[in-house]
Amino acid sequence: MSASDPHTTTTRAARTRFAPSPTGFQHIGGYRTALFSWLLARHTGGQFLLRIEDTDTARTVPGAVDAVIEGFKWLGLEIDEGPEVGGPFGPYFQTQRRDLYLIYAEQLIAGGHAYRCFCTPERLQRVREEQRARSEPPRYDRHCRYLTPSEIAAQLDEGQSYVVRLAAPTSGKTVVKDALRTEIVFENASLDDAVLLKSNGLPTYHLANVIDDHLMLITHVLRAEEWIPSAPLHAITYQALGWEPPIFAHVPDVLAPQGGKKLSKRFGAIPLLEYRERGYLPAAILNYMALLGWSYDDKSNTLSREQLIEAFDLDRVGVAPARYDEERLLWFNGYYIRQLAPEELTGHVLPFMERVEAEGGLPDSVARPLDRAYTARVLQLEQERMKTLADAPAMTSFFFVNALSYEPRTLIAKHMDAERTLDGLRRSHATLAALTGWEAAEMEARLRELVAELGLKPVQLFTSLRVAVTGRTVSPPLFETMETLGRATSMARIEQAIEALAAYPG
RNA sequence: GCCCCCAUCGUCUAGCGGCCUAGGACAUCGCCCUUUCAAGGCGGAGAUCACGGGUUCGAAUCCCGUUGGGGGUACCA
Repeated sequence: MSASDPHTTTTRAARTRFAPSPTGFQHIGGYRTALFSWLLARHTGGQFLLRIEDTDTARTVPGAVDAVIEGFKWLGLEIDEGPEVGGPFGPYFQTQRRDLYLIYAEQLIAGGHAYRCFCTPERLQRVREEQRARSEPPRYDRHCRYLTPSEIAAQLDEGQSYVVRLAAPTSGKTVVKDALRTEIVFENASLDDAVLLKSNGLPTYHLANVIDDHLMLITHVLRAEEWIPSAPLHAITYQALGWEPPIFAHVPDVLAPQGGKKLSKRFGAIPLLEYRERGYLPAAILNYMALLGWSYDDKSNTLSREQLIEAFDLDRVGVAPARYDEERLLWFNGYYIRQLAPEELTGHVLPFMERVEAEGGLPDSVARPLDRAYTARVLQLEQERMKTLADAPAMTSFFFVNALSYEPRTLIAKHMDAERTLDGLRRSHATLAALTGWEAAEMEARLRELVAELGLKPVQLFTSLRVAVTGRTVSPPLFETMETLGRATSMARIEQAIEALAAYPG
């Protein structure tokens, strides 16, 4: 072993990796596993790598790699080694490492740990069907495992294509160590001679994964629990190659909101980057994901990126599947929106406001670009009401449009009638018109005096004014709203309300 | 079918033999604050710790079984 072998050093720094196959988008489930890996690396002062497992060329989707990388960037999870940034153990695309796999496949064959299999797909299928008919577990019948050297030579001479299979032990037990649970014991008699190298010369996951994790000095393999059944195959391969296996941690699934099924592309999941479009903050996603299967203690709920790095520990990762809960994610998002400094808030929300109306932006009648200072004031009024950044346009449109559209009837508050409402609005208008300044506190003081004078409750008059000024029954605090809206607009809208209501009963 | 994993409030979870008449968070309900809605504060309801056996003076915590759920069973990952 070389001096740089992680197993011979005393460093505790973990080298972890996320190794997706570029066959589609990655969702919360995949990134949650990646986040755990990243946190482990950061917590221990190690490295986090991205490796693309593109050995199934038929299923490879163009653009998938870029999307994965973009997701990491958005979340703020730096990749130390990988496709875009490179690194000393590249290339980081498995299709570019095929010669490497060939070498080790030959080595395994030479050592008697693997063998060439010339069986046709048709024969394999027939064997499986027969096994199923006899209700035996379907697996390779090891036909080619015991071919004589001359038989093999003959097949090779004929130019028969072949795969390389693992010669799995047929008796005894294989123990898989998992950092999250007790040792998992497999009867070797139930193992299959899995394909290591396909007939096109590319490796399967079972071979590529073992070789790359070893060559890239990976110390901890965090992967989905769906890999547990094939883990003994990997353990055997490490042993056959004379390598020390990394520490495995099979993390639990993330379940879809409905039903007990795993969250997946076709069942409940959306691409991670879709959350960005929908107005989620990376901090919220990070915090939420971290708590899906991991916990710090019995109290902590909101944890920053730095706190997560500081606190993360494999020992506190659970084993039971966790269900994806949108409500909880929304709460985290609202929480992190509330934590934003005014300038950050504006910067985050502005793009959502300026999108075209059809994509959820402000009405197209509103001129872009928006006035940043004005928008900033508006957003501060709505900040604590937003669940997502995308909520902003609909919430604040009345601050930007010219004409309001509402039912005059809504101007009339509970226990009020049209006549008294009209009177209240006219008196309010006069009161406001007499003001020299236009500050919320001043308006509130004068209008409260008016409320007393009219013998009304605050809600009876303020509801009317709210609808008059915003067109809605729900809005930020009335006086701040009017102050932000400005004198001219506010007064004009109250005048319009008076007109509308005067014409209403008839 | 066979192999494997899992099992605490609706949800995410704390709990690693006595501190548990099971704690926190989301959601939910009520009250307070209050010009509406939020936010915030306070409080309530909500889990016979899946079930059945053990081990132990003592079990949500350890062991076995049952049931339920999930995963795997490809020249996909």
